Amino acid sequence: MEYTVQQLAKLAGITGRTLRYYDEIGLLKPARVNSSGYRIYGEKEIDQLQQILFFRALEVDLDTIKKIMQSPEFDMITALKSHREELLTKRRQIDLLIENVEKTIAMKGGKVTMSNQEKFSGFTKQMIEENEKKFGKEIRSKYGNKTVDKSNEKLMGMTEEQYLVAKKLEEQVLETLNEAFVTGDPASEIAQKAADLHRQWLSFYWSQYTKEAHAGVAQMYVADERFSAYYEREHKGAAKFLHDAIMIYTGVDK
Amino acid sequence: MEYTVQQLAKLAGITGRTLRYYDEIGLLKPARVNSSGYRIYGEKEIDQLQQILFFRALEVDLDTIKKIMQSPEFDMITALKSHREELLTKRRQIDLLIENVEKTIAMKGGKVTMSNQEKFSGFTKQMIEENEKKFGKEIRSKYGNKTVDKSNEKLMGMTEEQYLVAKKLEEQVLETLNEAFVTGDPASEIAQKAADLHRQWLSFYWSQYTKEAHAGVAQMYVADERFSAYYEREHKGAAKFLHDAIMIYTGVDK
DNA sequence: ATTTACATTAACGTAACGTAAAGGTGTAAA
DNA sequence: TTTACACCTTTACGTTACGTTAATGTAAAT
Repeated sequence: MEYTVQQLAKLAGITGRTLRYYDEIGLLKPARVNSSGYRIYGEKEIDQLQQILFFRALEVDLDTIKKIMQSPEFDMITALKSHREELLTKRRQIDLLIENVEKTIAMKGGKVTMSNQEKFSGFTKQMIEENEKKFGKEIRSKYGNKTVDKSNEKLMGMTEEQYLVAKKLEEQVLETLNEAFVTGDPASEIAQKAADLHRQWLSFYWSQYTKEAHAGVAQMYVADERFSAYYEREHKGAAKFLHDAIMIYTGVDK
Repeated sequence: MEYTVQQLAKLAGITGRTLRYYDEIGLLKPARVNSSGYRIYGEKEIDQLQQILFFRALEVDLDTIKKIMQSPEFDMITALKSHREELLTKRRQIDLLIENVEKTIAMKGGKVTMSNQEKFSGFTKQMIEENEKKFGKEIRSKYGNKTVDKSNEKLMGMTEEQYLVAKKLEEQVLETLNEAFVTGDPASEIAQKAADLHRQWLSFYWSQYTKEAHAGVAQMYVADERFSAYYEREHKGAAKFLHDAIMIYTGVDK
């Protein structure tokens, strides 16, 4: 049995364009070309196409498929295994994305019914995320990927116990901050203690502490009202105060 | 503080090209352009860029980001929700892809020029695979994806040492089975020990042990001659014997 | 004979940049 | 002051796997 482009296309559930493209890139050539220039495919080509579509379904790129098809068993297994790794990585990424999207939805949507606690915890993760964006690359090049990954693992995989400790620290930051605020001096000992507690707390979410990043977070506290609101429940201006204290603490001016 | 393209790019961990592109498509315009045509960005642009990168990390396409940024709260939630749906669909697809890739790996693994050892290891994978097919779905819903992934990772990512231990267990299963076979009683202590060793061995490949799965494997030993052949090298009927022992061991009747 | 359905090649469009190429600008060292 | 060198600019083609016209030829059905 012989097939023309459309026939084979219909058979395989693809378009004619795809077949012409595969011909063009030398992935699947027709058995012959008739006198009118029509591409004619035979049984052998059907089998090949099936193989191609199989790999394509696995999201293997056409170039790789070509190589695989041209020399079968040419380390197909290794190729598939690494492809599998890619897929697993991809899924982990998607899992993270879903988590983040849901987090964002929750923050945007459930404005009312969320406790400040929960809100902040959500913000924290977002904050870490954005910090990662800002400083991630630097740190990656400085300390290697492992450090950063570990940090992310830490963030995402905190145990219940760790989480409780972090929450405790969070409270202490707030307490100390409020206590320090009344002194009015961000360089005061108690204010610096607040900054230090804040560093400890941050380190819980971010294993690779840097002054710059810490200062960056502080910047966000004044810039972003979602954060400032959290710190200013007791005293208006507390977020700015914490910011100033952290700036002194880190010694980062700018 | 003002930044030129490279400076901001470095800060944000992207390339200058990206910033120029964002300018080109009107996603992020510089604060101003100096007399030499240099793009100059300010603090406000940094914040905007952070927002952009946040959405980009969520794999939202730039066009959508643009719309979101241009009219904040423009049904951001709905947009995010549908984006979440997309992600979920994508994950399901990837799950299927992974499943198929693994199936293919397993099938290709048990092919031609392999030693018996290697063959068996190939069969093992296929077996695990088929188990996964049979019980995977249940387990996924019961224990979530993470458990199953861990199991697969375990299977594919065993260390050399682990592999040796597994091989040792494999031998012991065979030894004990042969020893038990002569008693003729699959309920005997030694036969049950064989079943237990088999469970241990299986657990090496499958971190989430369940009686049902174990029984399923046993079923395969009698149904599939590739497996039975392995166990019956010494005694004919040994595969059936192991099957019976495992059935008693697991308490799964049927 | 005409319509319909199919075939062909050529060529532009897609998304989000990467990567030259060709040339201007800023600044620090020789 | 010259020179080196890093950085800036715009222009424009390359990337993937086709989709989508466009312009035109061919086979089959009415």
